[in-house]
Amino acid sequence: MERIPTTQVSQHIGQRVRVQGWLHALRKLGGVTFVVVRDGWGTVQAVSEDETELTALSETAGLGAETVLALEGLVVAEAQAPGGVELRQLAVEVFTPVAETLPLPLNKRQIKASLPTLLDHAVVANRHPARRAVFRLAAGAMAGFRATLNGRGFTEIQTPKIVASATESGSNVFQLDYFGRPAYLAQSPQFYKQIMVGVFERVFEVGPVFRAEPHDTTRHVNEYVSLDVEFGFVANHFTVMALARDVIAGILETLQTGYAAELALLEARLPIVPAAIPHIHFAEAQELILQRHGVDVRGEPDLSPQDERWLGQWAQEEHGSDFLFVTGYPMVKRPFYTHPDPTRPGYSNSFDLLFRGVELITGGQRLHRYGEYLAALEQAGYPAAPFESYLEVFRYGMPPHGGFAIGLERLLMQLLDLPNLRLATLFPRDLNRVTP
RNA sequence: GGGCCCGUGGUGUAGUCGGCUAACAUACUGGCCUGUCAAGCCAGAGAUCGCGGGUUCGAGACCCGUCGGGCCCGCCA
Repeated sequence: MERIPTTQVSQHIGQRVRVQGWLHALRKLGGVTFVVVRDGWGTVQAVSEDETELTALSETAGLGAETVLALEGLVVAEAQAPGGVELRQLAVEVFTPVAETLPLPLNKRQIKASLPTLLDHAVVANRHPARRAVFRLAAGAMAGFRATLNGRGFTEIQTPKIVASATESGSNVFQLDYFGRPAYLAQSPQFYKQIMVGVFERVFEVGPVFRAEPHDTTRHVNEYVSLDVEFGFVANHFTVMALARDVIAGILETLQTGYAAELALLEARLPIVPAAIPHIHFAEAQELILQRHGVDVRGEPDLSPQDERWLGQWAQEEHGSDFLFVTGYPMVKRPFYTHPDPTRPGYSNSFDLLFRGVELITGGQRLHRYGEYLAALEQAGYPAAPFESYLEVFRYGMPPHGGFAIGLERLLMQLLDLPNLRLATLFPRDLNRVTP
């Protein structure tokens, strides 16, 4: 008999079906036994009042949770069953018996384990329905990202993660031994996505980025997924912000329509994306912090995490928005390719998008003329040589362009109100963790 | 890198003015139970309290060292 997913069992009432999966829970109540099977999509309950049906589960001593099996049975509508259906008149076939005690329980509503324990055993902990839902939503966010941009004439690209030049901004990079020469793990697809604007005009990429910063916080890891966008013929960073708004809205819409079960399981508070997300200039934001909180951060070149939380509060109270664009970050804190604000010296045509008080997106308008790049590199004190092929593209005509990058795990962390970014990462890589 | 904090059965915790035969929950094993769905009830097994040294009649607890981890800050397209 052909196997069906557990999520389709309810469409087969009155028929015998075969499901395959893991023994999620086995509840013996004396005369009646409940078997819950979990497969890659969901769970289904089976019930038996006849022990001989379940001999395959009892004949091997100590057969326990996570045993891999096939279960055939008659689909019956039953109001008392979770999901309204259950399997009866069972036949069990065991593929992979499991007798060992799990390192942490998977069949409770929530995993009760410390973060290190959870991550140490991520290979099994990620099977838990609540953990799994997080990563299904990650897939949904990537799908929504792609769908939104594909619908607007963008082309998906994959750029190299092994790169030759180390420095893009001040961020540290991981060095590799590349056949005896130094090479580096890409800290961003920035250069390549800009270059590809010359080819496709509108490009995006979903891929890993590597940061060798020894930071140790709840919202940083050393490898994460960056949802990158870059496109040509922008007026300024506001063109970029408008697209960023639509991309976020597209992602959330995809989650809402296609991932309702996961959102419900995790009790996600879906934000509403305003037609126009409120924005505030960096300098005004600092004034606002002084007025509202009496802390004078004027003159600081960047916003602190506390500043961002305050601004997030303000956006919520003043605009009823979970999102806030902060625009015009000082040039000194932005990478050399950032386009300056032509009307406000020292400030840039860049932005961050704060989501519930945490930086979610960084973006802006880039320089697009060769001469500007030479001047910017000199200003930043970088030699031009390592950037030679990057610079080449600007000698042969690049349009005004810009783009942004969304941190996938940041999006999930804020959307799901997770206390640590690592909980939105399948197998986190941080200061002291490279396994599993 | 700076500051603060934590290491106790598989897991999560209690025990911290030194008196422990190390407690509770959950997972696990066995028994009972005909509608469970975080099942329930009963019983059982499971911890030389991160490691090393010291103080003491006596250390899970106090002191020193060490290893591991967490949080905040910093650093960070």
